[in-house]
Parts: sequence; structure tokens; C-alpha cells
Amino acid sequence: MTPPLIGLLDCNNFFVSCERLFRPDLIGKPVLVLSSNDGCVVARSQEVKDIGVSMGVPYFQIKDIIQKHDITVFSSHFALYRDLSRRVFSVMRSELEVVEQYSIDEAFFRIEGEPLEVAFRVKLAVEKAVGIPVSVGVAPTKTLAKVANDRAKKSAGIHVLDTVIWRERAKKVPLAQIWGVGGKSELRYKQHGLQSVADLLQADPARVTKLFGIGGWRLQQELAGISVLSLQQKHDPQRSVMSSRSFPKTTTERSVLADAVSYHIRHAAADLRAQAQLAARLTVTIRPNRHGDFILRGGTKEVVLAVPTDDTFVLLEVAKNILFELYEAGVPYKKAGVVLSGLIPAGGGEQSLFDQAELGRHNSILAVVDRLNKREGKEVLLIGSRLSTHKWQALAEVCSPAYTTRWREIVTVNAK
DNA sequence: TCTGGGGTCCTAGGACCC
DNA sequence: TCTGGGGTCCTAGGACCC
Repeated sequence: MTPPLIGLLDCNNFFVSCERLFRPDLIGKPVLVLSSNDGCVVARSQEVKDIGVSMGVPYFQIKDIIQKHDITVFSSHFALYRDLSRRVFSVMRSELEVVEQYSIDEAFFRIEGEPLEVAFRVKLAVEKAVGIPVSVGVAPTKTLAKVANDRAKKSAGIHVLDTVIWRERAKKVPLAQIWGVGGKSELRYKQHGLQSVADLLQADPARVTKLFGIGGWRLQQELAGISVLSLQQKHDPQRSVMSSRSFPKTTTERSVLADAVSYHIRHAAADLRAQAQLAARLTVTIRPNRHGDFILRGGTKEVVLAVPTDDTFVLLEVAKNILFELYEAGVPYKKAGVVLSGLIPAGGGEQSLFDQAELGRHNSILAVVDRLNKREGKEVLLIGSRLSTHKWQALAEVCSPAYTTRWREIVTVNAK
């Protein structure tokens, strides 16, 4: 029996397509979406790519190009993108047996049946139900499905990789183009004379493992058409929950950092409760500007919690102590964040060491907070904050309305 | 002046033990 | 007393992805 083929469905210019869904007048016109703080470009329409605007370029550097080409600009609106993302995957799951969500806008799936027919069917189903254009690549491994998807984007939106043709082309494909090979590994491969896919395929596997570790070996296998990155049938629980943000301006004040860290704890802990998980470890990070004299200052500290928890009150206390350890006076901080990791499912009876009465009281308060904040679609009830001026909060100057996630901003359709 | 946020996985080095 | 190697566990940080 031949091993099953793997498909990869990827939404085209996802954030841009989401914005266009509610602004069909922008189809065919140049559109881009910015990161938080309106910092840099995170999504580009084909027209913007053709103009030559790169991914990740700072907004302030391209303001003249935007004006010259009349590019429409959006601040990012993640609640909208997440909502549409959920719809895409729900359609996929109704059409396919095995679907593994890989990111907000792409998923691997198992091909069962004639590859072209399956690819065409799922593409059509998603586009019809959600309205977001997608591309599908099909190949024997995940890494090659990525390659196939790239080709699909440059043609009719569907591409089934022919492994014979792939091997012939391998000499002309630089390793740098392959999924998982970033700038650093490209350099290391080059230093050992490996530049193209063909170079790696011809190298001795033992040598590849020795020089490039398990990652190098996997890459070699995958590119040879031997699947070593398997499809995950069931949706694995998340391994960590993170919340972090850059400030519009740097700050040297400990109180501002404390306010930011407490915000991140509230959000990460609420996220944890929504997933019904408990965290065994808490990490706090504070960083100065990435581009300046203080680049080496700042730091990260991880603490193992006495008892795994999702309790905002407990986490706030621990986080505050970590922050005070990390903080250095006089350093201009630009970013703060927290990570909750070592996640385990909630309800495992780990609470026996706690004062049950206090825990119960926290739980019922937090349940009310979660419900209210969820209903309002934003944080209206805060715990452990002095409700300060939020000097560190993000800017979003050109945000589209919350079309699908907040009732007050729902799109209006005028019947004629 | 202005350069994202949320993830995963891997590795290196220290502490400790046998 | 001195010597060594190898495990494991932990944490910080790197690399990469979207």
C-alpha cells in the first residue's frame, strides 16, 4: 500500500482577504494590514507584493509608497481573523477525515481518494462557505506539501506534486526556500557545501545528522518524500499560553511595567481557563528596545509554581515578585510579557493543598469576570490593576469595525 | 521619532547523582 | 584520596514559523 498523501490548505493573503470580505470594493486593489502598534506590515495583497513592499517592513518607512500607489491600510484586527479562521477549519472538518490545524490560516489534511478531486472539493467548499480564497498543495510529506502549496499559489490554486519532476528540479531549488530553513541554517548548510535541495538529498544521512542534528535529518527525509512529520489526528492541547506587547514609547518606571505585566497575566490566565488547563510554570520577560544601546539588558525568569493553577490572583502575586527581581532602574524598557507553560488539564485534583474556601471564592469571582469580559468582547472588569493611565497600551489608528464579533459593530446590509 | 505577537521545538550548559 | 564518564533534570535562549 502506498503511504497516504498529505494536503495543505492555505488561505491567500489571509488578513487582507478577511478585510476584503467586508469591503469587496477593495478586491483587485492594493491592500495591506499592519501589526499591533501599527508597527510593520504583516499582510499584503498581491498588488502590494507586486509593488515591491516586503513582509515585515516598518510602516513609517513606506508612507510615501502607500500614498503614491493609493494603498488601503488596515490596523490588524485579530478577533475578526480568528473568527473567520474558525469558520475555515470547521468547513474543512466537515469535508475531511483528518485535519491538523497548523496556523491561523493553514491546515494539513490526509488525502483520501483521488488527490485532485479531493483538493478541488475542499477548496470549493471553503471558498463557497466562507468567501476567503484558498490554495491547496498535495505531496507525500508535509515539507513537500508546502512546496506544492507555493506552486499552487502561482498557478490555478491547486497543485499535486509530481515526485519525479520534483527530483529533477531539486538542483535548482535553494534550501533557503524550504519550510524550516531560516537565515541561520541556510548559512550553516552553505558552510558545508549544501546549497540546493539536490545537495542535501545526495549527502550522507549520518553526516547530515552529525552536522545539523535531528532537524537536518528530518529535513532530508521529508525532502526525499519519506514522511517523518506525521499528521496529528486529534487536536493536541496547547503547550503554552503567551501574552506580550511592545509599548508605543519606552518606559523606565517599574509601576508601568507592573501594570503591563498584570494586564498580561489577566489575559493569559483567562485564556488558560477558557482552555480548561492549569499552568505549572510562569515566565516573565521584560525587554528594552531591540535596536539600541540597552539591547543586552532586560531579562527572562521562569518560576515553577508550588501548585499548577489558573488563578489570576495567585499568578499576579508570583509575576509581581519575578518582575521586581528582573527590573533594573534606568533601563528604557520597550516590551513586557508573560508565558504560562507546563500546561495540564484542569480538574485533576491538584487542589488538595489549597484552602478550599479561598479557592472556591476565587473561582466564582473569576468565572463572573470571564463571562462579562467575553460578552463585551473586551476587558471591562479588571483584577489587580490600579486602572492606571495605560501608558503602555497599543495604538490602532485604522482599525476596521468588529464585523463578526461585536453586536454593536455588525455589518449593515441595506435592502433596496 | 516610529521595527508585532503567539506559538513550537531544539540545544547548550550547569547542577546533581551514580 | 583521586580519577572518570554518563545519565537526568532544569533553565535560558535560539531558530523558525505564520
